[in-house]
Amino acid sequence: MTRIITSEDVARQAGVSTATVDRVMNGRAGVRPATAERVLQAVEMLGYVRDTRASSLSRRNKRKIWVFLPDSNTSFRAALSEEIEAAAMEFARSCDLVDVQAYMAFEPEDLVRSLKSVERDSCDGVILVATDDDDVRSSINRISDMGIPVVTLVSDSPRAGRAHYVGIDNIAAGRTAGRLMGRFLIDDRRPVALVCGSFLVRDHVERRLGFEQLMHKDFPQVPILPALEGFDDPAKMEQVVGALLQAHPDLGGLYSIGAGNRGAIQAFANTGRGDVVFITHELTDLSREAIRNGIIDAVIHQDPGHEVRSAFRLLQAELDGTPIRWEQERIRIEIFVKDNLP
Amino acid sequence: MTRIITSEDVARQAGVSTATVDRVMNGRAGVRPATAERVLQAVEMLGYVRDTRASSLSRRNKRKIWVFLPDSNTSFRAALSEEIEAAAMEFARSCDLVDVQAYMAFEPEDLVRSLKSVERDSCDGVILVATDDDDVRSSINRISDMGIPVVTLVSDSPRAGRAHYVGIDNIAAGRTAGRLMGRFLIDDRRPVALVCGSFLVRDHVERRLGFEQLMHKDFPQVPILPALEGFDDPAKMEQVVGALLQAHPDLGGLYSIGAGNRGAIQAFANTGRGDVVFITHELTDLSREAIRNGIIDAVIHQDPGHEVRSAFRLLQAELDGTPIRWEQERIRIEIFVKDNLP
DNA sequence: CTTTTTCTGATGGACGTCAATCAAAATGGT
DNA sequence: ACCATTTTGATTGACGTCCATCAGAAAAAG
Repeated sequence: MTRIITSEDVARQAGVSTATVDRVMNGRAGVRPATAERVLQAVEMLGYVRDTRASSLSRRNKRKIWVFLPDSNTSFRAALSEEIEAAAMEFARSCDLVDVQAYMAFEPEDLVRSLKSVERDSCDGVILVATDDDDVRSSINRISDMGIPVVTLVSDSPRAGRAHYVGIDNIAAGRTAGRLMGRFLIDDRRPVALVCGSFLVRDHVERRLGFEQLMHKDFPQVPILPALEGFDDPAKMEQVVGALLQAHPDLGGLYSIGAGNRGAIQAFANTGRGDVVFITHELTDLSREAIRNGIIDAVIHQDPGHEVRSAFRLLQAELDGTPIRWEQERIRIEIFVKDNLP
Repeated sequence: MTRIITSEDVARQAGVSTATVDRVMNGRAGVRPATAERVLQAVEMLGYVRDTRASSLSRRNKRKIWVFLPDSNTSFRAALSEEIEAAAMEFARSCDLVDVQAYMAFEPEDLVRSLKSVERDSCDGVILVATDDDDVRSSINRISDMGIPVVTLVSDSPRAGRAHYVGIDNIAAGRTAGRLMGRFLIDDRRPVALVCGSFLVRDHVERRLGFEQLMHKDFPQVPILPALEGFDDPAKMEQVVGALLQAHPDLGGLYSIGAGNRGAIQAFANTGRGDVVFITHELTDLSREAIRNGIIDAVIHQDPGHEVRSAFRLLQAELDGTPIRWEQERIRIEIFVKDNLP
């Protein structure tokens, strides 16, 4: 096959030494702009890609990655933690997972406070579950401006200067749930309810928006009940969903946007209402069991393992200046029914 | 963090030299079984994992990978080819994609003939789209027995001694299609049809089995029409599906198990029968378009990119003796509707 | 035209593994 | 105890990049 191009080839092509090529490739100081440009051109011309194996092998000190997660108590959050641990093993040769900090969910100030400790010399990259908040945004920008790449995970801070967002489009996820709801319903005169975790969390708002938009457009005859709040809490959920089932004996479907579904499942089990189309988010041991025995009809899922690995890869690519394989990094909105459970 | 363990540590622990450790790790001759055992124990005890970066960097000659694909003319097959090319780039540093050979689809003898050329010194690993056939099986066994790992892709030869199968469970895929069909149907007295590529291809048989099983069990009132054959050919498909639509004005749904859906879509477009629930396999430009404008209601998909990368990774893991991250390699049965298209 | 500062080249030692060599030691058979 | 045969140790040079050092060259400043 074609010979592999090394930094030596680039040096020869650019008429400089390998030391200079290295300085340019790693953005180290002491190279005149004109010379750097020549090197970059040679890279371009020869199609040089630096060998990440050799690179990470020779690199003196490992990348220090900081991770910030909300302290919520959901299965999905637990799965995230596990996957981060697994990824830390997988990337152990090139990265040091310095710190996985838990910040108080729903309290941006706490995240902001945590992010304050991020400094250039103790941190090479940040992964965080963000919120769409002005203060969080400026914290991210501060870190980004120091030249530390930031990747948002699961939940974005869209207008911040993060390098990438790894997660699903929540409006599309809501629409997907709506589509399934509309088509799974057996009687389109029976009303449909939806329960958020919170009306203030961006992700939930987006999912709700997508769901309601789609229902109004494609299944306009189906009555949509006013949205409820379950605060991602099983006890609260059981209460809210229990009351809902009682108040609406003709309920046709329920879309649960957030967490705490243990409570919702319990409420269904208590009343034995198997005819209600129940759609939730995130596949967990619990929702898997509920889907098996017919309580849940479909789960909209995002793969936390994929997301975490993707976040690490993107961070690495950013730090290495390596091209990104987008096909591999796109997080899918997965649909699970009883029969395609992994 | 914890210090990284090198082959030197293992050598010290086992009381041998690094040369011997290397011989053991790479299965080279010239080590007494007792000594090899000591080394393996040291590896176990210290939890040594060989650094694949350094390993593949230092390896003198790249792995020679052979790939065998059917010569079918479907979009999915084209996607596979593309992804193989992409993967060849991605793994170029450690693998040489020696040859992508096309064998005549539906003709096992031709595949067997091609596989004959696989020899120890010109090949380190094989990826192939297999068929469940006695001769193919023994060909695979012959290669396996030479110590060359074989990975089957998309379609398996289950009883052969292949190292891994990368693909979906087609029975489950059929069940999934059945579930969606049953729930999407608006009137369960209208009959449902299914069209295979061929009654003889194992994958199609399995999907059909899963579909029919589930329909009989969970939607027993829905009449199932006798299965049809479309030979993965657009022209034939258009004819078959056209005739079907004409013969059954009350048709409720169609499950297309194989390829050639261009023809089926055309037939639907010709008759303007938007009320028929149409479920197909594999997301392509065509099916994406058809799902957008409402002809197709759901697509059961397997990600060819994921599959190909997975095949390469598994082959490498096999050759490196490296542990496999199963969570990452599991191929999902994906469901796409209008709203969660990637 | 010096002096200072900023760039650049040359070099060499990592990183962890592979693979080849040659010599030394252990083993087995007689 | 001898020789032939395995098995092992010690050493060495890749692989491609990083990074530090030092000396020398070019550019900027005086």
